Amino acid sequence: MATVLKSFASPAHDHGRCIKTALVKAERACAASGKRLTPLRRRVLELIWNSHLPVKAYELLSHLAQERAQAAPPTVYRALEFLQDAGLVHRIASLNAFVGCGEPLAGHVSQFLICTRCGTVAELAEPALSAGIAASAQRLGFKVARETIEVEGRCRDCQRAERALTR
Amino acid sequence: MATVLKSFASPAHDHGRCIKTALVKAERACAASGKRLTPLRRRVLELIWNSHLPVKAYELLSHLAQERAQAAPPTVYRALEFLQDAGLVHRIASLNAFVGCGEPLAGHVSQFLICTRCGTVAELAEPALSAGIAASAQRLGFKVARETIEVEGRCRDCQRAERALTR
DNA sequence: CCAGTGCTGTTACTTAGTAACAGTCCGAAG
DNA sequence: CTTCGGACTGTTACTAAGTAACAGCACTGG
Repeated sequence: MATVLKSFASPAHDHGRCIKTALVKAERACAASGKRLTPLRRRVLELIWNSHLPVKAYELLSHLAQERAQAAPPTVYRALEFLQDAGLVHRIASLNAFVGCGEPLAGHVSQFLICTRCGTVAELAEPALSAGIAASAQRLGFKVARETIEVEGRCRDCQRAERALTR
Repeated sequence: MATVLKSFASPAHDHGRCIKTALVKAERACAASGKRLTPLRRRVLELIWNSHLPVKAYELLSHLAQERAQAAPPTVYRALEFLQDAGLVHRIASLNAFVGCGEPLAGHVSQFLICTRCGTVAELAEPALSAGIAASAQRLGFKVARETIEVEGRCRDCQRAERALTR
């Protein structure tokens, strides 16, 4: 099955490692495509990877502002734009927020499971879904350029936690 | 095939009729469920139905402000919230915009095709897509509550128009 | 040395969305 | 009839999201 679960991290996992590998992958991806991962961009990426939770632009901004006095909205948005173009972060439209992409080199679909209880976001990569959408669209003569799939619900852990409460 | 195309209106269609039937359906839907379609809410719905293009909240606001001096953001957002809850309009997250729902009584999925050339939005209702998503999610122990599918691309007419240009 | 390009700083704005409280209208219960 | 409560709208004032436009600066290629 082609499902690729990229996150839905357990609360206990070694997140320092997540961050490190994400940054290394990012360095490599940029090196490979001749893009410049400047200190600012790297730092923004790092801040995003601080958790598996989606991060708002203005949260990033207030973090940044503590480190460098000259942080203004364009500072953040430009970095975010770069990171998105480079495939290093995804924007979650339904949340106006951003998450790191665990597989920057893979082809980019945009399929997310969002737990509305704990807030964690997991990225899917289901070619079958994309194919289904493309097929439905084509029946109407519509040619797909970009798809956004954002599914809200409950992750396994939170379902368990809720069951435990009602017992 | 279960595809239900609810809009993608041709530029030439009789849109007055679209608006009228949408409002009639809305009246009925509200009457059936005991919800109150007040003049304000009705007017906002009408403004949204002025086209098949997604409408921004502040566009609505500026229209409203011309009619009633006392229009402020909450005026619009409250009406929009009601209309969404009543299933009469949909929010397109990737555009921060709103479109009318042609089938307010039907079960609500949220599947849209958005033409990035002409801006028109068409609503799909593909149970197969929803089922596919639910299945993928369940494999990861995720329980779906709400799905957002927003597909950008080119509608049939715009593809034709572009081919005509390059010739 | 110069021109061009890519990155960041800076100012100032538009658009999006919400919190909180104040009036009003209306129907139900006393 | 009165009063109570709930639903709707008005009003003020704010936070969050996102962008336009211009200025400086560093590096690179000619």
